Amino acid sequence: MNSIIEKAFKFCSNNDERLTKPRLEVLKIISKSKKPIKAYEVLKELGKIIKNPKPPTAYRAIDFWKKNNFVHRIESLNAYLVCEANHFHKGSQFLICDSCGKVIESHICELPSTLKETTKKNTFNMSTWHLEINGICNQCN
Amino acid sequence: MNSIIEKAFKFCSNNDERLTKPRLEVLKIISKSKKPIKAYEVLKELGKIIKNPKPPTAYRAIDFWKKNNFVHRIESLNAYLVCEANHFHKGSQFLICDSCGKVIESHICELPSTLKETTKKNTFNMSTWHLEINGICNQCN
DNA sequence: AAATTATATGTTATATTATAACCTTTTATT
DNA sequence: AATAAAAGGTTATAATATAACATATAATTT
Repeated sequence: MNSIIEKAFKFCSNNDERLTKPRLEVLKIISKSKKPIKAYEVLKELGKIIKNPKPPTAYRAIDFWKKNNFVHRIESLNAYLVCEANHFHKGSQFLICDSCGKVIESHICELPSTLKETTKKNTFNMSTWHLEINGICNQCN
Repeated sequence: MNSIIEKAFKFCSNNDERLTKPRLEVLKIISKSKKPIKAYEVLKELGKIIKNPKPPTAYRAIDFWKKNNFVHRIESLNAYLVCEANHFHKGSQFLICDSCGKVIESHICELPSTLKETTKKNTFNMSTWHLEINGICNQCN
């Protein structure tokens, strides 16, 4: 069994969250995808398992996993991918290959001090951060 | 006259680009906005100047300025703001206030070395980067 | 166990964001 | 002036996301 699904079971039982059918199936679908997957693709896949699901079914499940840090959204792609980290992290960094579409998450977790400086200079009280880096991956170049 | 508009005039004359009415008006609209402005808000404002403009008119002008580095898109907000930098830069950093909605661009231009490290580790050939930091600005906290 | 409450899902409809396609106009080049 | 290139006008529709309300399921209280 996929480890992220195991983690999801544990997470839900530890945190009194319900691992319902739509939630489980949506997480499976996103975790199976080699690339970030779009909400309507999730919905289409979900349709193979659940009878005629509607957009809110997919979006609610995605939101649930996003809120609980199992899924990230790549903003520039309107697409979602699983997070392999074993903990909450308030920042994420993604390497997006413009050639093959694959996205790698770098688990750096802490925003570098040089970037923190600019938030300090602006006396800005940071809560989360999200970095998307575009380029060409090693498979493609 | 607003300096970004002056810059736009210069840029177009130096680069053989046409500063057409929709382009000029759209840039004025975005630059007047205190916060990132949405495409359909731009379109609505544009409607006060040009008779019954359609979405492609706004999107084309936005894309033109985006391509030429006069406008950035805040991905998590689907909204656009002017860039005050005097040069191209392949990376941008934004401080997004979740309370008042204002966005400050930090012109750091170079991605910190610690982040570059992770791209090197992945032998990833970076072209652009985009960092969005959420939190509370100094006006709001 | 039944009643109540809270949480999640099902469903319909619609809002929001963005682009394709095709035709006309304007500008630049021959 | 003729031609080509670039931009805009217009219609239609694609893609992404959520509001609102009814129903079902699970958890808690009585």
